[in-house]
Amino acid sequence: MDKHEIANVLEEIAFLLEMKNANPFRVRAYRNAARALLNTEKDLNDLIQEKALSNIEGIGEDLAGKITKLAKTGKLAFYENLKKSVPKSAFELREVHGLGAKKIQVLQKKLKIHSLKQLEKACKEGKLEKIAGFGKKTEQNILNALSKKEIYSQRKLWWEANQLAKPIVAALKKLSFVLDAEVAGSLRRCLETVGDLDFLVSSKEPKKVMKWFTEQEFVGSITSQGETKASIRMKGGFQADLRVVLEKEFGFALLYFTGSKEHNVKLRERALKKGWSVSEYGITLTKKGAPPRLPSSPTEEDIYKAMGLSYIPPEIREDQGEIQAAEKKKLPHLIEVKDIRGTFHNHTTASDGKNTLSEMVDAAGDMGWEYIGISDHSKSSFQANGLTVERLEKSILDVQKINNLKKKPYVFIGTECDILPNGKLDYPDSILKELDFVIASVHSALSQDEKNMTARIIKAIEHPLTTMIGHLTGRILLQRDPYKVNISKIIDACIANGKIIEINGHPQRLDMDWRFWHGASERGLLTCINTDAHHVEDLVFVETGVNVARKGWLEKKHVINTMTLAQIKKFLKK
DNA sequence: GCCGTTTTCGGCCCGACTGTTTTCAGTCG
Repeated sequence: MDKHEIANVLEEIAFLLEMKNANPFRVRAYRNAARALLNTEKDLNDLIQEKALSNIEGIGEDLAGKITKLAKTGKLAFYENLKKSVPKSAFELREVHGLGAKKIQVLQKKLKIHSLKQLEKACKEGKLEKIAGFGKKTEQNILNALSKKEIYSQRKLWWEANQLAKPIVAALKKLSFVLDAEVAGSLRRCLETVGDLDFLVSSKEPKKVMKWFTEQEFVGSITSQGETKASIRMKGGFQADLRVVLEKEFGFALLYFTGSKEHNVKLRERALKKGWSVSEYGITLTKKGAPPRLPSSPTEEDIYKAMGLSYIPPEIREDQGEIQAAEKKKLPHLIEVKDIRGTFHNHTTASDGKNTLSEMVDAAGDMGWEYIGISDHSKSSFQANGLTVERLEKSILDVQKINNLKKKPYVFIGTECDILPNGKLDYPDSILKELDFVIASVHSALSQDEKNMTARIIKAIEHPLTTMIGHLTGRILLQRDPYKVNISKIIDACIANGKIIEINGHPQRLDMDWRFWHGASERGLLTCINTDAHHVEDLVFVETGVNVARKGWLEKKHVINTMTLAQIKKFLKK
């Protein structure tokens, strides 16, 4: 089993233990371990070989053993037995919003409900309301959740969620009775996909804010509404939550609702040691001691400072060592969009782009870039109208003509060259030599096993004319899983050969994943933030690319397209 | 089940809302 499969098993065990009314902290330990496993950038097999699993925070001796067993054999007796002791239907029923372990147990035992169909029938027949702890409302809510289950389980790409949220925050800020408004949650942390929108508002008149929010055009239905909190489903089914707090609470609430949950837990544990109990409203003292020194309406920065930490940007609040780094004043100075001077992975109408070379170059100029790289597909990518050698030669001449005009931006000519199933590049060296750069990417035979895929890509990395690897895992977020590849080995090969792995900033890709970058950059890997633009409008995806870099703790020095034109020319030549 | 500058035992972040209760459990985030 691989990391993801094992994390799934650990998650399932956590739920099964809940179903057996196990100690909730034991349940949490399994969930923590699952997350810790997913978030480590280290290769699972390496961790097992070096017996280093239990060095990961949240994984102790016991779980290290269970994980090892799962990785090696794909089986775990403890898990199999647990599964046998809980009716299978629990997993199906759990998908219904509002049903947790306790309610599911009652449904299974008292009503013998073992499928969503049976659940729906029982609700319609009014059987649930006769049970203690259930009622008419519960029945209605379950029926509602059942009818919209498909839509409700949707996540959205960060970019799409951000497009939804931006106008709402702007509108909130304009309201006379709103003092401040921000979006929080995973959107603010720039996670690759987002499950809901979290809006936070400070106001002296929460009732007015709640009223405004629940009456907006975008509201499909109201899930819950109290004095200071409302949950709604937007038209289309996406969930949005709103919280209203006082001005003096805003910093605490923003910190809290931005998360991540794990980051918050660590912060609160840390505060407790000083005798401070932190909530989304402020700090209360739990024992005799010095109260924190804070202004009356503290910002997030003030709160971190009071805890002896430097300000931690939202993107890296993922419990990946940021609190320890903030304590030692060793946080990275994260890269920003304005540091980018050009990108390299861009397509034109020569292959499958929607805009011509000159349109793309002009658009890059409008972005304020000093340079742009053109990298149309290579000949084997038929589906993408890949260029034959002759057509690529023409592109080289076209670019020369533009550069001869001595206008900005400067144009680099390259290729997004297929890595063929045998690891060879899709063009002969004679034409690759003519180019300024070569992005090598996999577009075919995606189902190769990990060993072959890894060897295939490493072969491309070792090719002397390769500059960088494009969209390393080929994933399409929310659509297609990454192909199997040993990322750790790829990173090592790139470092050994002085090659780059791109950050593909296209909102659907965001590949290589942010979780690998902190470790990889410490080992010496560089990146290039690209947009994979097929249209002039795609160039803005440099923002999503920078999000990935920031989440991966990257600084300007780790990103080659922050170099000046003179520097990057020299770099590419080398 | 994990973890340790009070602890190898005994803690483990904290609160809103709902629906069912008549003071609170369950669920969610």
